[in-house]
Amino acid sequence: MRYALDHKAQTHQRIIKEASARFRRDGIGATGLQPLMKALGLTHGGFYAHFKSKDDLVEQALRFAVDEVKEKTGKVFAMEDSLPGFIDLYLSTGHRDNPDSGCPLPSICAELGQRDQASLSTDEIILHIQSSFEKALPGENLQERSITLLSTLVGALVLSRSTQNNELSEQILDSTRARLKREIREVR
Amino acid sequence: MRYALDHKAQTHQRIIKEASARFRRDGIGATGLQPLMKALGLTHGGFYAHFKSKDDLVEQALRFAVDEVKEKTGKVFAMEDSLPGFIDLYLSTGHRDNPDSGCPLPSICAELGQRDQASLSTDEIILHIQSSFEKALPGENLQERSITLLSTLVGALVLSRSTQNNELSEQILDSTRARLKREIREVR
DNA sequence: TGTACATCAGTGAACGCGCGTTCACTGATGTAC
DNA sequence: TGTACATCAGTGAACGCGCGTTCACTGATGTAC
Repeated sequence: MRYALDHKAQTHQRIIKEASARFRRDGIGATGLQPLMKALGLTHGGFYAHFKSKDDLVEQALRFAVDEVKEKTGKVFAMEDSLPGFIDLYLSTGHRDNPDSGCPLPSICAELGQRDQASLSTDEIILHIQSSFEKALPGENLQERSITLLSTLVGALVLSRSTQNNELSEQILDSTRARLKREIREVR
Repeated sequence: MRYALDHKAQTHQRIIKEASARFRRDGIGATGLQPLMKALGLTHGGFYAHFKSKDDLVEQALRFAVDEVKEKTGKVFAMEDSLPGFIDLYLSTGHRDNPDSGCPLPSICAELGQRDQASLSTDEIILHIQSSFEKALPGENLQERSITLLSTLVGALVLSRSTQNNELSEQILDSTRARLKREIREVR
């Protein structure tokens, strides 16, 4: 064999990884397959040896992003008193400025809704994060509060990314972070 | 004159109005100028007699959407005890299912961030809604709480629109609505 | 009053471009005999 | 051992299409003389 046994599988994974980053950074519609393949040192013709269509790649890249986030959050929630840490991480400037490796919900949700290609992966990540919150939250009304917490995090990140006014952006992150943590402290 | 004196100005407005609906419904990138003009019974060539470029239209259509929302919210906030009503309206299935006439933040923010064309209009609407909240909220820590409230509303709407699972979608709206109103009630 | 000209909102063909997708091909390797 | 063939990941030209944008034109009207 000219290639290692798992060579094709590796290329497949490389495409998925790069795509999942680009979809989150630039959006799905704005991500071209030609530039994507070129960035990996490949030609675009080979794409269809790996995927049925762009939509197929979207599905798999989303799955990848979701699994990545699940793994990351899994580590955070394995710790005691993990919620404030998670909030700090989610509403950090690092997360704001690096959507390509971050949560796909703020970067892709709106576009997925408009594409009527709403993937099962987004449902999965919503339910996953929500259930992590339910376990980590103190107090009552857990479903209400976990869904609201997720909404708040997603909304704050979307808003903080939407403005070029850095002061406003930081203010959104800071205020939301402070408010959420105050709320947890007070309930406990 | 072949046309009424304000004919061109009217056409200009018609284009802006239709565009602002399409941008919110389909996204900016997915909205073509050709179909847009055709929908108004015009040919696409005339577009550049009205706008310098698509980006110019985006700017003006956003301005239009923001003014529209400001006017609507202005009416709601003119009433006593307006906050629960506003929350019900914002997190209604009507708002979820009609992005074309709704708040531009959940529909366009993510894309604007990715386009690095973040318009001043979004800053304006963020600050506008936030200040309405500050006036309408009871209790303390008003800045924190008003920004968090806006984030929550935007996030919940984005998430509720992103899933095709209707049960989950309703649950997001219902839970968030219930939680936010409970919070206001308890603080008062 | 009648003719020539100016105005100007809108027309529609054409531009180059990048998109997603297809497909005949390449060329390095392993296998058969 | 040497030659013919099969495999198959990747190549790159080509497809039709819709995009944003340009531009010479149309044709109904008002104005000048």
